[in-house]
Amino acid sequence: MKILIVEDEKELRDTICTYLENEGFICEKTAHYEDALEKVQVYTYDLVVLDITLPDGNGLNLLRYLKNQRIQSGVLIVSAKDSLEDKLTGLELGADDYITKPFHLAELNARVKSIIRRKNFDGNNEVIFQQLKIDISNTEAWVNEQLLELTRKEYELLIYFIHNQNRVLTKEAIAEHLWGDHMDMADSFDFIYTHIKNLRRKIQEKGGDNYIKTVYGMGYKFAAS
Amino acid sequence: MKILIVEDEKELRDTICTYLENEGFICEKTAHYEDALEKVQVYTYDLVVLDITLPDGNGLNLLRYLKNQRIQSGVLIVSAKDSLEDKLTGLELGADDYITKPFHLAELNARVKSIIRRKNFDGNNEVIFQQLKIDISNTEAWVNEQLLELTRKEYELLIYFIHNQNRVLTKEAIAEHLWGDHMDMADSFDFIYTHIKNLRRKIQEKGGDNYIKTVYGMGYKFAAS
DNA sequence: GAATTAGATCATATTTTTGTAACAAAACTT
DNA sequence: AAGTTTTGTTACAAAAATATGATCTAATTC
Repeated sequence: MKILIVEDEKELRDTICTYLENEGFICEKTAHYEDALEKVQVYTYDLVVLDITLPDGNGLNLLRYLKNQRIQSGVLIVSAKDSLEDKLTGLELGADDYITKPFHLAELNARVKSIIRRKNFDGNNEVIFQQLKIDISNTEAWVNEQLLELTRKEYELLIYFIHNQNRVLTKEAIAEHLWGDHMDMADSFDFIYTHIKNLRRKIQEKGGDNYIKTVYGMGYKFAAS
Repeated sequence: MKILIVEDEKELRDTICTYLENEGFICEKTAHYEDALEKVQVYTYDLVVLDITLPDGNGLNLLRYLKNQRIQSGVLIVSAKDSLEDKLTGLELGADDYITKPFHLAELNARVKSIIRRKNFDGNNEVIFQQLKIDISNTEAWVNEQLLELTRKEYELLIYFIHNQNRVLTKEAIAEHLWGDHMDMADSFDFIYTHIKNLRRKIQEKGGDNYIKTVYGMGYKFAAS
């Protein structure tokens, strides 16, 4: 699960980031509206933690952009003002939840998890792709009615593929999505090779096809055989 | 993808170049305004990384030239000054993005990719030419609804042709565009012959026409039969 | 704190792409 | 038509990318 934190107060930004990373999320952060806008265009986030008052723009505009572009990320608005007006505007625009500063990290965490849970339950919590069935609310994957015992990285990799069927995903994009900016790319993609290999093996062990196609020189594409 | 780096500080220029080449781009670099002006007249770049302050001129003039000539290259402006004025001028003139020194290479990289993606997504990310369909965002080419399994060089060659329909491309220009200065030309064009042949074969295998016409003594022209 | 597991790293194999060279065919020249 | 140059074809070698299996480390569980 990948989260973008948009918050201009450095200390708060870093605290939130560290906290959520300890919870197992992959986080990226920025202080600027323009930067956030760029990031949501380029990458896919499961959730955006969004401060309204930013030095170079209004967070609500980012929310508008997300909704206009039909980008599926959840949005948790953070605001200093307890203005009822702002709150209403935010929720009307389609934010998933609203929290007022100051707040306890535990509460932020609870709301983040609640949004993600809600989004997953949203109507269909099962995704089916050929022989594969993914039960998102239980973070479980099945092949031919047999449970796959996937590790967290493997599961996230599979979800990322499922969400991007028939599209070529570069190794850079995959690394970015599963590990965030942190990892020093360029040096090696060994970790990707290894996880791809293990995921393929586990799927095929249960009689599944090899849905993960290698696109030489680019990356991988998840598609029916 | 071919990038021209216009930057007068040698160290920075070389660092950027090496970094982007590792990302798979073909790069050329220069420190001088006049030299850059010459290059954009002669060659086709997908992107120009452009420093504003150059020893023999202002980078913004190069930007003006590109826009006046309707040259399609993307432009990423690099500037030491964080002057709002410069930034506005640059963006008003039609630059795609702006980055202020000092910066992290990763950020430069993100912006470069973002520009290229935006340009490709621009309305239509599919290019159609007769029986050929090219899905630029997936770097895939199709003939009569059948996927062509092209290698990277073959794909780049095809894209170069598609972007220069009905124009005679000399072997020198092709070599220049696909391999940059690096390759020792003059000795032989065997590698071009080979790639042309393989690309023709793959297109024709799927029932496509031979769009790549040989222009004896000159090079090749991509055109309908 | 020992045992287990996930995840990263490394060395090594395998596969795919790319470049080269030698030769054949075709196109121009005279 | 013979000779010259350019282009096409093929097979192969070099290089690059990917896959695999083993090992190591850090985290988690018991």
